[in-house]
Amino acid sequence: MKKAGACDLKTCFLCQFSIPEWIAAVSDHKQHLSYKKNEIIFQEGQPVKGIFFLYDGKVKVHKQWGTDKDLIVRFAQQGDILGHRGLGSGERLYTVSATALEDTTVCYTDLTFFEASLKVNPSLALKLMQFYADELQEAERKMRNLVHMDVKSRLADALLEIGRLHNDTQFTISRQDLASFAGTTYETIYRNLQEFIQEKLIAVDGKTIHILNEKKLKKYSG
Amino acid sequence: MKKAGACDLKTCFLCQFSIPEWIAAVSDHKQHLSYKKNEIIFQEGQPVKGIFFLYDGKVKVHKQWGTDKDLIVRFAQQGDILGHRGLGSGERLYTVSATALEDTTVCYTDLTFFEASLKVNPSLALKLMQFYADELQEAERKMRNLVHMDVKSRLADALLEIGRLHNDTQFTISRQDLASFAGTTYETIYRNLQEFIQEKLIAVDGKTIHILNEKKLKKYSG
DNA sequence: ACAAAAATATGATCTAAATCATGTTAAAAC
DNA sequence: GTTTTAACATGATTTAGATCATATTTTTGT
Repeated sequence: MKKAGACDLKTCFLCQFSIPEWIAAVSDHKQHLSYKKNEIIFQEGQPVKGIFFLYDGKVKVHKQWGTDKDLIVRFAQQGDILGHRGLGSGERLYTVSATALEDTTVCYTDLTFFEASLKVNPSLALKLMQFYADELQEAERKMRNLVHMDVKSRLADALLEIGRLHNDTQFTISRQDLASFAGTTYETIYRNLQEFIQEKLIAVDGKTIHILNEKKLKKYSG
Repeated sequence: MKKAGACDLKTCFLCQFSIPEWIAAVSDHKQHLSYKKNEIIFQEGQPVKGIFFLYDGKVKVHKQWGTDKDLIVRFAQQGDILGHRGLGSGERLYTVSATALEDTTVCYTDLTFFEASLKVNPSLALKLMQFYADELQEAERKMRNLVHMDVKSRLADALLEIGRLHNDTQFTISRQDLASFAGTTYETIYRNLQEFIQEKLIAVDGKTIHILNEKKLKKYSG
């Protein structure tokens, strides 16, 4: 992590939903930081010092299990907020880790200032609430999928979601991360990707996956 | 469902975090309703008309899958809010169902009034936000458990959580619901309960489960 | 540029847990 | 108060997907 130039005070969640009078305060308090690919932004269990807003790049938000197992709960990109799970009523510890998937710049504000911002800007709190509601819905949908759908369906769902995120039918992701996102192992992902390739629903070139038949993938995802 | 007497304007989430000046408006808009055991309060897919606050009784919040499969995402009890997942940015449809597990009374307010309440009472919005943050953390913890822990561990976790909820080492729940909560099938729950009984971690009397050895259950739950 | 570490590829094996099957009991509903 | 329906009990069978094993390729750190 290293400090980077100042931000435009327009792009991030915090600036977008704060009243104009507050922006000066934001400008004083926020820091622009940059992370290199694979750098850890924060880690599960660490005390929450602040909140991050993603300016550029892609980040995986994940929960670790032991040393070698992982579950990716979300991919974050431009405009997204990171670290907000720490705002619950319990201890102020990050409940997830965030790792840069590519070179990334974020804007950072300490927790105290962010909480003041929430009090000063009711519409910020309201927006954040809505964002939580969306994430909660999604998390519960995923829970149901984990319990009731087989791996192939979950992989189809994961591919479609990542495509939607990138706003493209083509994207790059490691098999390992795909496994962690679909809630399974590398080997199982490997085999199911083979099947999708055979069925011509996707094409694979190195780490780049092309979605060829969205309709059929949707059928798999239920 | 039938209408019941007026509420005390003190107990529920809405009254507790609204400014005193707003309580009169709340009194005008809220309705007290009662549901019998097994009655459906609202169902996944239906349009969200309003928000519920649980006064008395217990409710399961669940997502259905096909006709006979189910996943319980949460048990709600006195003071809890229901239906708030509908506040996300998407379509206003309930993303879960809520079913009374015993005779239950709730206080109900239509969505428009609740949204006005959020705007008028910033601390209500803040509290709700915090509540979402907690639920999101919990949902993601459960997701990780579903992926990385075996059924026995998840059952231990479920039993401990239900005990915590009831604030007792003894509670009543159907095996079916236990299965839906732990993300598995009735048969598997049955066998694992047998094992816990053999190991003297729990005792079972009909549908009542006694937790005998919380410490060891915690060890299982990781 | 090169060594060390990750990630990938792919087959063989194992196992936890789902499914199936069938009988019993308990709880709603008419 | 009896019929219908749902929940419980328990063994036998199947299977999806995890784990293991090993070789190759790609990244990344120095």
